[in-house]
Amino acid sequence: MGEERIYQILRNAIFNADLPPGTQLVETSLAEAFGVSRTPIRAVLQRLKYESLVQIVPNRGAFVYCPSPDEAEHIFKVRQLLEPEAARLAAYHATDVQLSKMETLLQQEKELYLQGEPVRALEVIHEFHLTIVEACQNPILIRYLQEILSLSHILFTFYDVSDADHPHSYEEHLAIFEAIRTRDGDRAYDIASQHVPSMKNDIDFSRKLNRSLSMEQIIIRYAD
Amino acid sequence: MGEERIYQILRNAIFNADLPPGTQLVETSLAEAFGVSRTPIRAVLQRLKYESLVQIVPNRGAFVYCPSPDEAEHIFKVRQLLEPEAARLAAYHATDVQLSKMETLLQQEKELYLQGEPVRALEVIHEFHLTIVEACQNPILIRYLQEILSLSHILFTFYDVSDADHPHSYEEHLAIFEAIRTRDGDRAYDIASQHVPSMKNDIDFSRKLNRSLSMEQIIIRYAD
DNA sequence: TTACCCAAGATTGTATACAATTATTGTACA
DNA sequence: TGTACAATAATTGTATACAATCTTGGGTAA
Repeated sequence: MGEERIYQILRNAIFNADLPPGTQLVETSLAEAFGVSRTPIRAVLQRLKYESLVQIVPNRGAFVYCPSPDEAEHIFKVRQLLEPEAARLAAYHATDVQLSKMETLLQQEKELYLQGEPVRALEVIHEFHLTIVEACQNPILIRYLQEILSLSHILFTFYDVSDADHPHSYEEHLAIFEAIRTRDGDRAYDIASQHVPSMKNDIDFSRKLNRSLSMEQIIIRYAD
Repeated sequence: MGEERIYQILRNAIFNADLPPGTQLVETSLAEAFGVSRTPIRAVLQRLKYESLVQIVPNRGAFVYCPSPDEAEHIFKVRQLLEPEAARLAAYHATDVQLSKMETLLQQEKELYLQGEPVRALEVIHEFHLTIVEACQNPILIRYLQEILSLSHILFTFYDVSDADHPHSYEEHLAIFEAIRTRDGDRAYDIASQHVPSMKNDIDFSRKLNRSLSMEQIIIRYAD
């Protein structure tokens, strides 16, 4: 198994909270589980560290990032600064392929919401935001927002969002998409700007969810 | 020599363009120069990669980051989004120690400018901006702006800034400091917002500077 | 009982050897 | 002369062994 693949598996596992925040990641155990030596594992952990998905304590080990409500505040503060501008730029630069991808994802979001599958809807919503970000054509802005979106998604999977106002959320996504499709950058900026606080309000920090999988289960689940 | 120290030496060398953009960093050469094995060198190179100071091409090697005018555009775009807000937050949260550090640095900037030492003035100005950023109390915002400030500084040392309007630049720094000192967040935001474009305009992309040092010289220079 | 210290276990940090990949150079052939 | 190809050199990627560091448990003395 190559380093890139190991990275993606661990990343997705953390991302979907199958490795719950706080879990220690021991190099030897990971190496054994993936059938490689510790060397590529260390490289992957470093990489995850610089994306804030794991925290590395010197001579202690690596732990899955565990965001506090305070850190959530910081994350959304930066998201508020960056994402509206990314939406504006997306309105100027989005390709037809990206626009149709957004449309498909919105359709899926609606269906999953109606089918009562909020967790899978969250993944689709993440993809939707990611597509907008990738359309902005600014590599640094993309990199920062990819990280911010990942951390936000961890918040959504770690804390409870079952009381979220899904219809309202969907309406906002649709409005952002319409603004981008009609190349109305200022409108995309404004709606995205409103959307950020409403996402933060959907999170109930008083309730944590706690699923957890073994490393073997994780490798099987994210094999594709 | 420890990994942390090696990291700082390489970082500063890239930072001050003593290792010119584009230079290949060969693991074995670095390991020999620092008197360690390739293992910690690889870790350092990964770390520098995630700060965008080096670019790693798989199976090819690591190269000092070489910013194009286009990338400069992207860097300053993001800087425009983040730094004014950091200045506002600094006005709310800066400690007395941080305020006096800013004041000292401004004094040094003025002296270096009058003594005709523009390169050393650039380093002091970087420290000044860094101090403001660190005062904003938002870890993620700090991390992003530290990277942005580093990349900006590389632009200043790589391209020519000898035609910059130093007195005007100093006045703007002073005005930002005064706004922060008097806890006027909105004013700090506004002046910082004006300051970003004027920094970009100081860069003459048509002229590149080209000093270069050997790895041995670099280790000696950054030994302290 | 509690505080302290020491030793054993667990885990990360580093060095080195070897494998895999890529670039380069030289050579043969059209 | 130019191009294709093969051999060689240079460099990164990986595995493994060993060193250093930190945590933890038990035992001893105050």
